[in-house]
Amino acid sequence: MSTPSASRPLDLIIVEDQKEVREGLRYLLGLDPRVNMVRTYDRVETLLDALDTLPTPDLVLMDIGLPGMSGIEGVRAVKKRFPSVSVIILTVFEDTDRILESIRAGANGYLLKSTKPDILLEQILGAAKEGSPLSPRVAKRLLEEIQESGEQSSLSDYGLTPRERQILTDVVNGFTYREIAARYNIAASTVKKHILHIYQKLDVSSRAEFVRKAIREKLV
Amino acid sequence: MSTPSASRPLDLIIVEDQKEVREGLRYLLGLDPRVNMVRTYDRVETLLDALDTLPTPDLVLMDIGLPGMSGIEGVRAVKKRFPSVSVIILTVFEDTDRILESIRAGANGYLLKSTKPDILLEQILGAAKEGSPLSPRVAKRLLEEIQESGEQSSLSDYGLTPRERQILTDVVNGFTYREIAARYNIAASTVKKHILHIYQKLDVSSRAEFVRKAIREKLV
DNA sequence: GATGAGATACACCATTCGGTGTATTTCTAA
DNA sequence: TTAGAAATACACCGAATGGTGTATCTCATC
Repeated sequence: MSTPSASRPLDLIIVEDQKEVREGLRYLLGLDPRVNMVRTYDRVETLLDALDTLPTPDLVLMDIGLPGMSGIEGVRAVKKRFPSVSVIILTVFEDTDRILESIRAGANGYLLKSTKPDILLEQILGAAKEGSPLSPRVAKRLLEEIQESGEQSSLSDYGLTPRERQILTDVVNGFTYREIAARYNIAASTVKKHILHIYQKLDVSSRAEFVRKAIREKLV
Repeated sequence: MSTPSASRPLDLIIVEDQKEVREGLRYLLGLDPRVNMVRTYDRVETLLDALDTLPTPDLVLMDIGLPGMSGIEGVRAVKKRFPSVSVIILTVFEDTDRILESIRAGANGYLLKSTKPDILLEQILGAAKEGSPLSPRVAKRLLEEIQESGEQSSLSDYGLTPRERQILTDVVNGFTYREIAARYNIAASTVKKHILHIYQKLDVSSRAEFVRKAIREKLV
């Protein structure tokens, strides 16, 4: 429960190497009554120096394509020393790799420069307080990523029999022939036979390959 | 490459059990010139029946808390038969579980009912065409999820030396003492020594446990 | 009733593995 | 300079593994 309408005006920082974009953003954001102060830098290194002495901002708008350190490295550096500062990426790039890397670096949002100014303003100032501003095209990439990661599970069944599946699980869990035999009250030689059959079906020839393959493609 | 300003007006469907909300949304959306037609249903089952006979819509706005089938099941059902239809969740729930389940079910967006009407309209009609509308608080949950999933990687470094890390990789890839020894031109006995050291550090005592643990927590 | 798949079981053998001990060299840090 | 970590190497032993062959028994399906 916060008090959105009565919150303290924000101190912002913009890191952007193109002067026109930088000044345009500063002007746009500076007009809004929710903003107290806007500082700008043209590269990450300068920002990091300044953070040592000047007051800590509430929010940093970070470009990715910068001379020297990239904005993604910038996110990592800023979040490491000031975890509570919101850092929002503002860039032209919308590839999944850069989006994911930015998020893993600790970014609190990811906006595209193609966003219309009024929506951009609302996203930055409105969304940042309670959530993470994301451009819809960026969000789309994330949803696709999440959907794909959940799918790859049941791809290959191989021709394993129920008994073989049981034993496969035990092998992955580190049991030996004898131990598995004891679990099912069968002879160790039988367990061995089963495992050799599984090896043929999975096309492997050692415990290590077996465990790796079993874990990498689903079961267990 | 689309023609956003000249695109065909959209046919929408709203699935929402509360009459006031349903009619409010219908009114709000119906006013916009980008909308051609709005149909409403109070439960998923009715929608599914209607989809068999009536024209396929462009976009479905789906509540989650519904009598009978939940909206998440509704997403699954609709996307299964009409994969190209955009289905956007509109709900009061903002827990990570429901958000992720909705996305895995195939949802193309996830908006909260607390969204201000003008922004809601813009998200639905503006964002849905080229991206996935997500409320900032929902996006925040997703970012946290992605950050966490990437973190558990480097959590445990164990005290492995560079050489041990090399050999660890080879073992996971199924090589034997001899093969690894050949790769680095060292004696098999040395490789064995290294592996036994790694066993102690990882607290395992067999190839199977070793590979499993190595894969489960990071490296390789 | 025959055929085949699945599960069971035993034998044999070479290789690999797990565990322990000892020892040398090099390099870094105290 | 000295102590310790890292990497190297060899020996020995019992246990586990991989590979192959053979042989029942059951059950379902043809």
